[in-house]
Amino acid sequence: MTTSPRPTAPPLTERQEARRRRILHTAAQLASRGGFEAVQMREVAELAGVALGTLYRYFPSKVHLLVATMQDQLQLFQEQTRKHPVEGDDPGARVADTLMRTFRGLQREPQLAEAMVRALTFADRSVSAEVDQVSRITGQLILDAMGLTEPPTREQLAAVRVIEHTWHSALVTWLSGRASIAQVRIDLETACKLLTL
Amino acid sequence: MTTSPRPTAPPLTERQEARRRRILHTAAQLASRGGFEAVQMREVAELAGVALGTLYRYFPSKVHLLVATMQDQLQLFQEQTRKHPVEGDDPGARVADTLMRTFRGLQREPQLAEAMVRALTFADRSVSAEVDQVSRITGQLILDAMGLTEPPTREQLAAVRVIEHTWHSALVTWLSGRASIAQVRIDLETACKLLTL
DNA sequence: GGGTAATCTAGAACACGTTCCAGCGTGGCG
DNA sequence: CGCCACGCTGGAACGTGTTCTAGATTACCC
Repeated sequence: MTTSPRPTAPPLTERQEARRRRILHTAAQLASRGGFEAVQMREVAELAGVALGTLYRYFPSKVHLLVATMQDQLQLFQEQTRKHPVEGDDPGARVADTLMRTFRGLQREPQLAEAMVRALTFADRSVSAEVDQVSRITGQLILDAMGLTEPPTREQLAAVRVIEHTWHSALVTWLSGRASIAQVRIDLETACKLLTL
Repeated sequence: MTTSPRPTAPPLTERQEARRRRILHTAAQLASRGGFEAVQMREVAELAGVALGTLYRYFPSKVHLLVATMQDQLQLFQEQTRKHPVEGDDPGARVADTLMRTFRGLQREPQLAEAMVRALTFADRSVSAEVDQVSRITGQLILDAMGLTEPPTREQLAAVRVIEHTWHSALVTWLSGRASIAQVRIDLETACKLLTL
C-alpha cells in the first residue's frame, strides 16, 4: 500500500526512478526555503539535472509536482507514526495528538508546508486523482490513530471526514497566518469530540 | 457592519465607487463562464473600461479581486438569509440547512464559485485581511442561523469554527469533483452535531 | 480661475508556467 | 551489426499575471 506511486503507468527503469527522485528532492529543497513561489520549474529542472521538457513529462504541472511531494512527505509521516504510535486511552485524544504531531512535523519546514498545501488547495480537476490519494493517506492516518479492533461504523467514518476537513482547513488558516498553533489544536480537539459521541 | 469595505482607505468618490463596482461586476461575469482561468486581468480591465494599471490600483492582484468578489456574493447571501431565515427547532439542523442553502446558491453559478474558492484557498499572507473578512461573514452566517438569545458559549464558538472549516473544505472537495452534494450535506450535518453536545 | 498633487490611460516590458520543436542517445529487435 | 522507436536535451516561443513609465485628466485648495 505504501508502494505503487503511479499504478497505471508502465514501470520505470532505474534511471527513470532516479530522475523522479531527484526531481522530487529538488522540489522539496527549493520549497523549503522560499515556499510555493520559489519552486520554479526551470530551476527545478536545472538543479535536478534534467531538461525542462523531461520535468514536464514526469509531472505535468507545478501543482502535480508539489502534490506528489506532499504524497511523499505524508507517507514518511505515516511510517513514522506506525512505528511510534501515540499512546493514550481516549481514541479522540489519540487522533488529535497524532494530527498535532504531524502538524509539528510540517511546522519544522513551514515553507515546504506552505508550498505543498497551496498546491493541494489550488489543484483543479486535472489533479483530483493525486489529491484524492493525499486525502486517502490522511484518512488512513486518522483511522490508524483510532486503533480500531473492528471495522469503523458509519458514524465513525463520517466523523473522520469532518476531522479531515478540519485538519485541512486549519492547516490553511495557520499557513496564511490567520490562526495560531494553539487554535489549530483546539479546532482539532473539538472535531475529535465527534468520535466519542 | 455590512458597510465599510475598506476601513483604512480614504473614502472613494462616486466615480471611483462606480469603477470599483464595474470591475467587480466584470470579474464575476467572466468568472461565471470559464471560472478562475477565464478571469484575465487584461480582459477585466478592458471590459470594465479601465486601464490595467488602474485595475491593479483597486485590486493589487487577481486573488485580491476574486476574494473581494466572494465578499460581495457572501454579503448578498447573508442579506437573503436574514430576510428569510431557515425554519426549524433544532439549531444544528438550522445551521446545516442554512449552509446547504448557501451551497445551492453557489451551485447555481458553479464556475463563479470555482473561481472565488480557488482564489480564497490560494491566497497568501498578503490577502489574509480580506480572507479573514470572508471568514467573519461566514461565521456570522452560522451564528445567525443558530438563533441565539444570549452570547455564545466557548464550546459553541469552538463548534462554529469546526463547522466553518468543514464548510470550507467540503466546498473545495465538491468543486474539484471529489465529493457529491449529498456527501457535502452529510459532512455538514455531522459537523453540526457538535452544536448540540 | 490657477496651481498642484493625485489619479487615470495606453502601452511597453518583465517573469514564470507551459508548449513545442529539432536533433541526439540509447536500448531493444531483426 | 543496422535500424527503429522512444525518451532526453537545449532552447525558442507563447500566454498571462504583474510592474513600470510618460503623459493626459481630474480633484481639490486658495
